[in-house]
Amino acid sequence: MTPKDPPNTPKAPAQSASISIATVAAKAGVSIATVSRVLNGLSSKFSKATQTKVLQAVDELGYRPTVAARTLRSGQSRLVALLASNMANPSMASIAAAAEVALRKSGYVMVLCDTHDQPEQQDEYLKEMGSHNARAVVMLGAVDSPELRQLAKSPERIVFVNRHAPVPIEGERFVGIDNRQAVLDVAQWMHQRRQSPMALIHGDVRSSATRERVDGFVAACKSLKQALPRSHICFTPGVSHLDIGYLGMKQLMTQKTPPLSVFCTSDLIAYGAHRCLHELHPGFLHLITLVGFDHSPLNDWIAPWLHGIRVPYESYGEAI
Amino acid sequence: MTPKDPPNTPKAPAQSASISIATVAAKAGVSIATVSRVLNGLSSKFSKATQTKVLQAVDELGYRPTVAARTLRSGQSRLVALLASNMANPSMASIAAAAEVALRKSGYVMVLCDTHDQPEQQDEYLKEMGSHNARAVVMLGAVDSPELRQLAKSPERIVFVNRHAPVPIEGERFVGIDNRQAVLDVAQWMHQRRQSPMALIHGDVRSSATRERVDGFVAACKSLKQALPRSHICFTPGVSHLDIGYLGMKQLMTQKTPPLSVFCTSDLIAYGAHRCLHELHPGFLHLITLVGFDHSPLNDWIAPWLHGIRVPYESYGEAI
DNA sequence: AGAAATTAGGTAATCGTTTTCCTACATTCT
DNA sequence: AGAATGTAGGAAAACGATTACCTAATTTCT
Repeated sequence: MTPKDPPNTPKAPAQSASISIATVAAKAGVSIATVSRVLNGLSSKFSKATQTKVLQAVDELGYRPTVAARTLRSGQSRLVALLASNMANPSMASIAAAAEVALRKSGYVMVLCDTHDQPEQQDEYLKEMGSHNARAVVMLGAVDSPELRQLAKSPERIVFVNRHAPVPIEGERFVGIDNRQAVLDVAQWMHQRRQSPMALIHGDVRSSATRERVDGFVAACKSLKQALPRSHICFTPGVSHLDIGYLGMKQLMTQKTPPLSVFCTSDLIAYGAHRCLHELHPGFLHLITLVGFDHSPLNDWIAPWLHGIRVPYESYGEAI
Repeated sequence: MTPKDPPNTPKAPAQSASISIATVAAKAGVSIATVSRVLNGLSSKFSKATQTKVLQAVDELGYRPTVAARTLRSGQSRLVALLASNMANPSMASIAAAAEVALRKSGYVMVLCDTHDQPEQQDEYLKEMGSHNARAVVMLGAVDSPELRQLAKSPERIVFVNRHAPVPIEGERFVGIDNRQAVLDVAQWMHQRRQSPMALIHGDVRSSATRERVDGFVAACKSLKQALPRSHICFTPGVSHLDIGYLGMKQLMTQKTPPLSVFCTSDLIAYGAHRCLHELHPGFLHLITLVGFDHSPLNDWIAPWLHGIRVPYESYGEAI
């Protein structure tokens, strides 16, 4: 309005110079507030005509609201953090990918963090996300940590996937399959094929998912009257599931009666077991049935020998 | 100070009530500005004693600056976006993991986005990251798109990994191996083992990495006087590299003289080729040498049959 | 027709930082 | 001793959005 053009009136903004909501407002000939209202769909606060004007200005300028400002003012961001315990695991990667697609569809932005299953790193990330005003946190394999307990007080902002919360949380959001039912199916299938003796190689039982699978499998065997001697239940601490599988299988093969079918609580463990057979006992490769758990899509391609539970990770995204 | 305690004086802030820089300043008995200076290390602007006071207050309150406010004011965030063309590819996942670790070490936060090799999604993400004031963008397999060209004008904020920029950029930041040298090694290795005839299955040549590998391999064969007939160079469009490998191998096996060694421009293609042999020509499984490219750490475990170039993805993180 | 309610939109406060001034005081130089 | 130069730290203006509050103008109700 002032023809004197005080220095703060950017008449013709340089192409890529910051175009703020003020620029749009000026172009559309309305106030800043109105622009904001149109953009946020606060209806019955503006007329159709104004809306058109504003939207057109936005379009012409290619305006996008600055996330930082919006976040600062409203205290809410569209960031969702996904804390994965180990991205080297392809099944985690596929969950992450699925979650990313689903979240994006809902207008969120996913931040991926790898905690390497270490409480300190998990805490560091949780704090970081706190100061980012993250809308929610998806824990893909949580470990116990102080910050997690703190966050657990607002359970609606935290989702646990696959592995339950390490501390009891009332109102816990959980996404995952029924491990007990699944391993029951596995046990029955193995039982029917009469591939005794059976064995079990499992991972660290501090993970609730692993625990459920182990307990469930043992219980299922018992109810099926299927022998599963203590010596055929194997856990060797290793640096990765691959190692655990390799070492577990190696140990099983030292038994008097090596197993004919082996259930592994994860695909990676099964990979390890397979490698062990391949390298040390190639003759048994076709005799021993390996059963895994997860079934990443790659399996069909690179591990056709592997049987297993298919976990519908693709569908997790939606649920989250 | 005011004993009347007007409602805006949070005397004993409820545990998780927002503790801002003002809270810290009050507790330390200094001004907001000083706290900010101490936290940002603006030395010679405060005394040792003040520093101690402030840091202690920060520690006691467990204060963390609000990212949004900082970003808004300074126009810089610690966000780095990684746009990957396909997260289902394990080698991408391992690059992403490596990058995440390295960036975190430098105090950055990585945002992972999967563009599915589609220009529209890539653009959408690039815009999104623009409005997040992302410090930099790492393109792990870029495709051409309007927004990318726009961004290319400030080449210091964009890093290309593996695949070169689809448009020429002066001052391009690139991280990757020397594809031509690598495929030369491959060709020599195959040539020495005298596993003729040789063949090549490759992916979409719109990717600069693929193109370099294909061209390099063909050139290497020529210079080694190693026959590589046109009919043994295969590309079948497929939905994934796995498909491409499968279909490519299938086609090769219809030739009069099936190859004895096959170079695949990616591990996934090799997986596909392997499956094809496994399913359709099991007799050839041990006769044909497959050579891949990437060598994800999983290969040792699940694809011991695969030879190939190891790409040191772990070291990419640092470089980025 | 006058009161009440709704609609349309402007003004300005606010979010939590960083950063530019500015003011004292203490030190060093001539 | 007076001037010049640091040094330490406070007050307040940004940053770019959202939103509570307010004012007119219109519509609806009685």
